Amino acid sequence: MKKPDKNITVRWLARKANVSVATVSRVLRQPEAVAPQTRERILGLIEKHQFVPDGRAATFSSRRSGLVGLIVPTISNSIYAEFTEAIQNRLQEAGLDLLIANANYSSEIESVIIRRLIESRAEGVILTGYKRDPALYQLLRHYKIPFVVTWSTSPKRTVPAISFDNRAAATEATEMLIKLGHRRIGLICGVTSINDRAAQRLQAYRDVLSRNKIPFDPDLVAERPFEIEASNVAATRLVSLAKPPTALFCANDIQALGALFACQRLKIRVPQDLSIIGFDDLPITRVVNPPLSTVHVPARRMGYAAAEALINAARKNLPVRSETISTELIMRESTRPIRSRTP
Amino acid sequence: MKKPDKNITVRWLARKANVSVATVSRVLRQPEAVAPQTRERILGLIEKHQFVPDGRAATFSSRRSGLVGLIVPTISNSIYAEFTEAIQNRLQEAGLDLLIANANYSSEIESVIIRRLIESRAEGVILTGYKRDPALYQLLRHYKIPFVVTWSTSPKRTVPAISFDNRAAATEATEMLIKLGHRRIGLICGVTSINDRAAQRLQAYRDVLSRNKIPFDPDLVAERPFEIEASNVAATRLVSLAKPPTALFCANDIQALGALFACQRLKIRVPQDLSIIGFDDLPITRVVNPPLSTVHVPARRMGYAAAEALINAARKNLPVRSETISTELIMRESTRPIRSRTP
DNA sequence: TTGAAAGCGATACCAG
DNA sequence: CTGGTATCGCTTTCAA
Repeated sequence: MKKPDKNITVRWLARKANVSVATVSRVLRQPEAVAPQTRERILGLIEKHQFVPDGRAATFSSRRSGLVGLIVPTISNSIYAEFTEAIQNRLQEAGLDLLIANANYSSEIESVIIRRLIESRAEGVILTGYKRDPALYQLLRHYKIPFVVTWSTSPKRTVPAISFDNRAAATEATEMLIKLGHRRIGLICGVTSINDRAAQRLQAYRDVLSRNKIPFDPDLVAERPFEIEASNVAATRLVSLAKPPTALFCANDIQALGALFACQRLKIRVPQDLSIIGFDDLPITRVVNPPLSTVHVPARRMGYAAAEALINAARKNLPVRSETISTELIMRESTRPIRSRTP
Repeated sequence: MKKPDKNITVRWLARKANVSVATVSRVLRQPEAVAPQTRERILGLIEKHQFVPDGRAATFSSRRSGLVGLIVPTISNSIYAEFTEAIQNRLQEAGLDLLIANANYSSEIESVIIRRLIESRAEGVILTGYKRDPALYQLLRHYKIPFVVTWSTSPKRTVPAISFDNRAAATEATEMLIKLGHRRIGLICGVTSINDRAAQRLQAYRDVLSRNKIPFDPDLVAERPFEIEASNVAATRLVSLAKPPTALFCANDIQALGALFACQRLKIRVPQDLSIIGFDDLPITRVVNPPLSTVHVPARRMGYAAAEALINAARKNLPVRSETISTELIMRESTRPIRSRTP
């Protein structure tokens, strides 16, 4: 049965232009391989009928999806925006599309997303954090989809990671606080059970304390989701303790801001009464008062490098290699030595 | 030629299980239509070989991509994160996937994205802002892809918009400032040439001034990109004017924060010396000091409604209808009557 | 409940 | 430079 389907397709155009589908396909993919005259004629038709080829059919028959998937745990933290942007820029140069997916800190959602990415035969996947069901890594490998972990180093060579070192960075920050004379140091971080970056930073904090013979006090630690209000509340509790901390390490800037604002409300002076160090180096940390000391995270470089690695894997079949990118502790005005505490 | 291809496909599985490809496809799509025994056998094979069907082929032959595209102008403003989340949640219930794309305030990028969405035969598209090349709307219509404009109302019935009214909201905020006795009112907003929401808010501001016989002073207006540092600089200039404003309307909260921090740095008291009203009602506005008066934008409801409309369009073939969602001016502590200006 | 076969829309190889 | 055609992997009638 010949249904005179109205759908515009290469076949339809070919008939209309009195050429073969192959020729139409060519003007789409390699126009220079078609005689100018025929090319123009077909281009005219395409223009006239607003023809947009079916990408699914195209990618399907060419065996390349041209797609790279990125899974972030949240899109509301703008540090991931910078990261994403860098990836997108690099990918675009290589003619690859980026599919941004938000796992919302849920491993269930994440595995659904990974499955979807495999279904769409992505040519690469960028993951956030290392900790997840190993079966997922295996699935990716099984489908020969290059992947790379970011925002966390990886203990296994089979799982390449392009990232900075959370432990090293958090260690540096905590040690700085100790170097400034603080012994009673609070910590606010993400929920470690669903966030291995937070867990690593917490671990680093504990290790530094222990190395400095400072007993670990669970009262000084708050694991909170990344809403600024949650850390605001947590910080309020911390500074209202009978023996409040003299310094606070916040494993990300949003939480550091929440803490800072809590102090302002309670008339606790930062840094005179409490030193605060954040993590991420968001633009806002530079303009808030006082400007926040923080750990600069190389989100852009990390994104760029991850994209680069996947491009090489997808196009040149190169293996993805782990890479560690350095962070930098940036001391601004929210920290000071404990000795000068009294004004 | 029979290439013993290693790719796992329904055909391969069918052979392996001694059934037809149709049956394998059925256990994938409607398992209940297959005899339990055969079903289990095939499910076993699928499990064993980690089979993930090729989604492109699937969507391609079933003529439904199951995809809805969302184009936001930036992902670094977390107001879009809330919006996106709401969309995602609603879509998920309907079994549709969301493809998030970042146009980065560029109309060129946006049209490329729209083209890509058409190529992938998205079943719906959610756009941000109304102003764009009409040809794009036409293209979408031509491919019978339902779409909806958000974050801006639409003057045309052919372009449905599910949004709040930027003018009305900005009018309310500006009028409130006037009601508080302010006559010298500054404005910081986005770059109106690439952001029609900002343009509408600026226009509302001008209209209110004019209605109140307050001359428009270009020196009091700053159009800036959404980086907090840019508004920080702009606000610094505004408040350093020979005749500084007594109130400032910021067309979004990020810029309001930039302004607030500028004031703090310059020891200009908010609200005693300067009243500030923001726009968006980000969570941070509730914890900053002073808590920021702002216009609450119904990002979640808007996202939910937009998703809903597209679902109905895609699945039930219902036309997308325009809808206006109300905003709410929330007065907190960054504003006060001008009369009580002197402490 | 199952199977055979006809697409879906483009690509790409191989001739001519 | 152009055309014919097999193919990609799955879904979907239509019969059996």
